[in-house]
Amino acid sequence: MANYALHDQEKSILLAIGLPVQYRRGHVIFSAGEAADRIYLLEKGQVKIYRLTEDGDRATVALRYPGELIGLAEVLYGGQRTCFAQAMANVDLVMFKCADFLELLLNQPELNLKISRILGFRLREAQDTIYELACRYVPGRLALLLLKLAARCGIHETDGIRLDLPLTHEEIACMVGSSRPTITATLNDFQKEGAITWQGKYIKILQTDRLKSWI
Amino acid sequence: MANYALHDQEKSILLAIGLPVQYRRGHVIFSAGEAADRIYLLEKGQVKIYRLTEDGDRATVALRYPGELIGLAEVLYGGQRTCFAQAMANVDLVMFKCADFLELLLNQPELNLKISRILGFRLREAQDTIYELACRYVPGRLALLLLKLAARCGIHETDGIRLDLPLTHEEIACMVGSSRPTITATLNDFQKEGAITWQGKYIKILQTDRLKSWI
DNA sequence: CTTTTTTTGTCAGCAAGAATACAAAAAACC
DNA sequence: GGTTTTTTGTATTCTTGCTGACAAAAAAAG
Repeated sequence: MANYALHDQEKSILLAIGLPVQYRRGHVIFSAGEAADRIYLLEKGQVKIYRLTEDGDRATVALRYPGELIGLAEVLYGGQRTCFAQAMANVDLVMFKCADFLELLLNQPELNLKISRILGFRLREAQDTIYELACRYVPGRLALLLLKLAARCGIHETDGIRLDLPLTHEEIACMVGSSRPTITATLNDFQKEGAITWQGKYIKILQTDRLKSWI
Repeated sequence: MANYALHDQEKSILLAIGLPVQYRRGHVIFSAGEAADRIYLLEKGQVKIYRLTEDGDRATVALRYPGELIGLAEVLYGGQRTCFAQAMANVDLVMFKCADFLELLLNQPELNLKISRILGFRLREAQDTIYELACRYVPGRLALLLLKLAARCGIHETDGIRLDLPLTHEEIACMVGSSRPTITATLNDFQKEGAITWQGKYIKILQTDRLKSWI
């Protein structure tokens, strides 16, 4: 099983000490500057982690999917949040106090090691992104994003893979370090080639190899 | 004390099971595709972690300093290396077998938690970099790099802070996602302003605030 | 159903910086 | 000390893609 999400068994240990909460798409779960005293287990929906400059520039630095912990790094490191977490869809979460979580880790070596593995995986993902931003053009980065999303939240249908999360072009631009008009144009290029299509905010990948040829 | 390097006490636990090795500047410690069966403690010098595309494009995704572990994420995650590690200066390392290291973690809850903290810190650093690549121009990214290097390997002298690692413009370009000629030009701009100077491959920061004004 | 807000399509102008090329300088090597 | 290799300085050309602006379309709100 995957190295990025918790098993049911691991989740059950956590669920015993947590409090369930629900939020709607767009809700900001935590903000930069706040104390990092809580940690969340995401049960349903997706959450984006982003940063802001003083002048309003925004970059999404990570996405979290069901089974993943949110706010992990800062709770371990201590101190303040450095980023924002926002619900990309309607989400179900379970909230824990930081202190309870850390105590649990000290008493559960296997869980502790799993947390290290998850962080290692996330670090690798982040380094992938750095490398893409440094070495690839926007169409390549966009194609890579869509393929990654397909792997993490794609629903296989007869004619392709439907991404099970709502996305605006503005949101996508923040994920690939581009501008909204460029994303609109590039998605339309992909569509003209028959690589993708969409209904509302939901993109469907029709031809994976066509998409890969843009990388 | 810092959350990114090991304490002497933590190091001594590791040193007992490791093998010392030395390499010269430029030596490639491990390469993408190799089995991730070893882990290193860096004792002296700096190491860069980078990725390569098939077409030779290169991006440095992280730097490691004395007291830090190298090859950590992949050892935890398992499988193959996804990146290259190369000595930026003459380095002293201590090498361990992956299996020994993992066993140690399971038996030392405090050390295990420390590893999680280190990874959390690295993840945050990587997300900083993503955000900089997405939102800042080359001069801003270069200024930020120099300031970060000053904090991690700067030697305070009467007229400024000397960076204690040799850097070519090509190397810097790979760290900030730019091209060599652009780095040469930007460094010269910084120097004309009196913000920095250099002797050979060693840069010295003369006026931190001048540099910050480029961010 | 109508109004308001958000999102998307599109275009023209412009700026950042990549690619390329070549000479000068510095460093490494013999 | 001389030769080779690496690194740096610099200019020119050319691309990518950002900015800003505005209309059309879609979605949300009333």
